[in-house]
Amino acid sequence: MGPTASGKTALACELFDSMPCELISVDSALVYKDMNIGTAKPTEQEQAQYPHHLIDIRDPSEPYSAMDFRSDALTLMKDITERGKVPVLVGGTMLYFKFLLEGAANLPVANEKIRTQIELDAKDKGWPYVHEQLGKVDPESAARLNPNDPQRIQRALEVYLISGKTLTQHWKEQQQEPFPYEVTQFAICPQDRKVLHERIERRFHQMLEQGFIDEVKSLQARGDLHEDLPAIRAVGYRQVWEHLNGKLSYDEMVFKGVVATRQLAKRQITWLRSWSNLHWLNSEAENLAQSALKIVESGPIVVA
RNA sequence: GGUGGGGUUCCCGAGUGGCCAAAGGGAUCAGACUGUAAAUCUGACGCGAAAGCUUCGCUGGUUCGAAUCCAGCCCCCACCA
Repeated sequence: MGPTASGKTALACELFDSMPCELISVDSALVYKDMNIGTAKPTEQEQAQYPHHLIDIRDPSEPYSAMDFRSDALTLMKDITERGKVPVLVGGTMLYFKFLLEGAANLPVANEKIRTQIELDAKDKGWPYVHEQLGKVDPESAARLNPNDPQRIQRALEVYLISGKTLTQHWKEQQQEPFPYEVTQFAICPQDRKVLHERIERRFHQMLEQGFIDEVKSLQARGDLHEDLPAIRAVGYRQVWEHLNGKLSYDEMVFKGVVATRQLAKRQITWLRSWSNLHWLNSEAENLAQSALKIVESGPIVVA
């Protein structure tokens, strides 16, 4: 695990070379096909040498969810283990890791129709109004949520409208399942934030040189994608999309793209800081794979 | 050289005598996160624990009181020459 641009992929590939394992990507953007440059996806050659599971498994028009990830990853981990190998999970989508390890309540899946309905309501009367409506059916969720948090209010209301049961109720009924594997967890990150910021900026410019804009252009040319899709809201893609629409100048796009990436990294680090049983590795250190393996050999951590 | 406009806290930018440590936005920092998570949201943001202290190009002045008024100086921009 680690923030964007910290060197996760490189470390994973080194591990692949030094132990019998298979790599599983834990990344909400790498799941999308035709989104390569802007997601810093391992190249075709890299993937030929270092195959990753859960890359290119969705079209950008098809949303993927944390729960999809959980079930995909559990299936893969089972298969890989049966093959006598170790599943190595690499990525920066911390909610996916959390869902995998801790599970989640048995909630209804997202429903486009209901979401659209709620959105129309919000457009008409504002999110604070929708928040009030939520308060009438699920006061506990409403109290927990900020009246300006569209996404969570929408989700909480959606859960109630679909299942007739409140989110709060679902949580109460949630069963704690033990995670069926022993895990050793690593966080990789440069020690100095400035270093991470430099890496992010450098990489964003590299992406542009590699044809990032053309990549987004061809996504746009399909005609069926729009900026509310999770894929198109990804860091970088959103800004280039807006640039191509004339909403951002080139310079604005670059600035905002870099800023969005830094902010993403910051959020990822916030997750990591309170993550338990974590071994920290410095991105800039030598022989990272060896240090990691040493820790693994000294005994896995059992996640309760 | 002349005329006009302008210099505000990291950046952009409001503020034209007291209600101003100074609107708003951005950046940054910190945090939250249960099927959108590369998403979404919250807080802090001159210094100080506080009393309080130091800021609005510089210097001086007017005033009980100045970012705001006056004088001089420095710098930037536009036009004229």
